Amino acid sequence: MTMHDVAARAGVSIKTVSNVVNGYPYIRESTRTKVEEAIAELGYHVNVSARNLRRGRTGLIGLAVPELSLPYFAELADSVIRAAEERGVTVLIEQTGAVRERELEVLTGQRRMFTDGLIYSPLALGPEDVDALGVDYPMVLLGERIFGGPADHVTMSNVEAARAATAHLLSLGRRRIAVVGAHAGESVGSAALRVQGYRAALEDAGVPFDPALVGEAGLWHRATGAETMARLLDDGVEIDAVFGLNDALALGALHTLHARRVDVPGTIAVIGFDDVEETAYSSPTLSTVHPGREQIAATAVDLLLARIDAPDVDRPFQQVVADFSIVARESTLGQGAAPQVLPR
Amino acid sequence: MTMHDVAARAGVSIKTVSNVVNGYPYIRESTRTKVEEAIAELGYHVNVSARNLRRGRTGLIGLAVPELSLPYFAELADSVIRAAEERGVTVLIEQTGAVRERELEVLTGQRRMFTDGLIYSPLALGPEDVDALGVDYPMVLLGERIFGGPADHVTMSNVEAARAATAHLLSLGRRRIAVVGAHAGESVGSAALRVQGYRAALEDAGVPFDPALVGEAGLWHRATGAETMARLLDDGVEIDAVFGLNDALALGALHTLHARRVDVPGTIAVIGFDDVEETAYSSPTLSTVHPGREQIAATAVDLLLARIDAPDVDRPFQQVVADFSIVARESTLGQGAAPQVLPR
DNA sequence: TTGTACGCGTTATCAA
DNA sequence: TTGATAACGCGTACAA
Repeated sequence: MTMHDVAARAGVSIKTVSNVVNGYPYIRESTRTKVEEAIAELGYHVNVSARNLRRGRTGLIGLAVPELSLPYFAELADSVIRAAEERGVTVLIEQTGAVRERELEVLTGQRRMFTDGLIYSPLALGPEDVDALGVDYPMVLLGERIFGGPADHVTMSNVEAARAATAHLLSLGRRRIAVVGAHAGESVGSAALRVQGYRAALEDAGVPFDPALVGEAGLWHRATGAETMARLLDDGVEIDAVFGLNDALALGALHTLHARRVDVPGTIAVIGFDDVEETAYSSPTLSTVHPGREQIAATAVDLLLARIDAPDVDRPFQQVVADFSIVARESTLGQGAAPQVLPR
Repeated sequence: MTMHDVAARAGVSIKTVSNVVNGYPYIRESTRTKVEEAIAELGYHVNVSARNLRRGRTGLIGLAVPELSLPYFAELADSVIRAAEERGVTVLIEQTGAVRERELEVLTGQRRMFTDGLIYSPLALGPEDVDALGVDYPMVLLGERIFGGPADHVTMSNVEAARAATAHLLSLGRRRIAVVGAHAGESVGSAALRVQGYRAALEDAGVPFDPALVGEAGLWHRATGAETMARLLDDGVEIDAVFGLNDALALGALHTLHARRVDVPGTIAVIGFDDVEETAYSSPTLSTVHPGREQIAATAVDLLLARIDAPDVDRPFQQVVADFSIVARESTLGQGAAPQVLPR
């Protein structure tokens, strides 16, 4: 079942079939109809492999994320797929498990050949890996492991958003705000930037920074959030609020606080970061930072397609920072409070 | 940069390069080395489009799910990707949004041309759509919308698992067990089967079935679970337990119970279905059915690859039912209780 | 063990 | 407005 068959059936040349299929405008209406009928009768579909071979494109873009079982990345993938679909391309998802080796492998692996470009969200890479990012295909970076890398870059307002989240806790009168999820010794990366925003907010409010309030957590999962929260409580430091550097951590912290029968937000208020859907349904519902996921996805796809469509133009690498907002829910406002989006 | 270039560089024929690339065994060691060096020096990669065109295969399999932002499907996708990776194939995810029209479209759409087969998890299709499933490419069905369809089928033990979940609630002395998520007038589909299991368990225990306890919910999201729970409470029927037909519904129900300050499990015990990661961290942690997700994923990929590898053999269509277990957590055992996996 | 030559289904060029 | 024909890059008989 090829264009030949359709052409034979419609009594035209193969090229005419191709023209019809590709929406070439200068075709006599009667010819077009004939061809379309033949296509319908035969149930013909173009062979994508042949088209790709000829065009030198696949119509597929890659999306590399740590893992889909992390709700933030599942929701991000959802958004990227939708954005890509609107623009007529298909997304091929790769999971790296946030393992450095696998993150590097993604850049050169077999699957790259399937795709015209890559939206890449590394978690384990560090500044020492900047060179690896100098790939010869279109790529858009997500997140903030690497700055000034040789690629377009879409990122969140980590510092400002963290500052606003912390400011929200401060505005409620909290002064002993713990952080869950810090990465010691890291200077780039979401952890470092969000802690930086946290410290900036403390400074704004004239509240001294207390290192004892900073809880480390390598992986940003619920489990590590729960453990870190437990550790902070066991340490006996005074705490009246918690800033989870992402929602999974905050939800883990909530889990521990619940297990220990600590009143949230009565005794300890909690805020997260990401606004995954789950935060609107946890008990209590979780205040968090809404990072503009849809915007990030759409922008990333647009930047990538721009590179794909004009591979030779060397436009300077762009860096786009998405908008954010603070969504305050029960975990800071109190049980029964209606959620509210805070003005910036 | 093609095999020709590599061949020229290595001083061999293009065919020899092809042999090396494809691991053909009868190659002189020195030749292989020469070719490999040329490949490395030139940074050559095979052109997947050309290979696919020639082979008539893509090495890609499709996975159609409602949406990745539903944790169950995100986790399922994760498992399928891993299983596929172990077997050397790549997964292309499609989202249908659980919209019937889009679910049908997936079966015939452009993207089918990218893939060698499809793992298909429809949610909106009904028995009237069985015919649409008679596709001419390898397909494995997930879930239970359609039985006896013309395809391999991997499914959960819906009836038995629901029966066991209900039996667990009964064993705790609960007698007024509400259901959240029923679909009126449906006779196939997870909802119908799980309600059937629920009723079987009631019967086993000699507890009369009360239709007033059955709460409808079209979509199985947290939001609809929350609404349905609210409706049941507003109706004023006596309730001492809730069976959410999936975890999202149960978590939504938990949300409502928390909002109304109902003690769980003191006043009302809750159990869900799916064992998504979130259930281990909710407050209280949620008892649920562990449906053997990994097994489902691995089995589906195996069945699909078997069809792909031997397209002409017409093996009868298989139906595989995955194992399950009940994971009891705080929402039935009480706060602070350690999770336990119940024997069947 | 290696090379030659053809064809996979499309699209692009150019002529008609 | 349409058609003939040459690539696109690779894998596979078949020959050497």
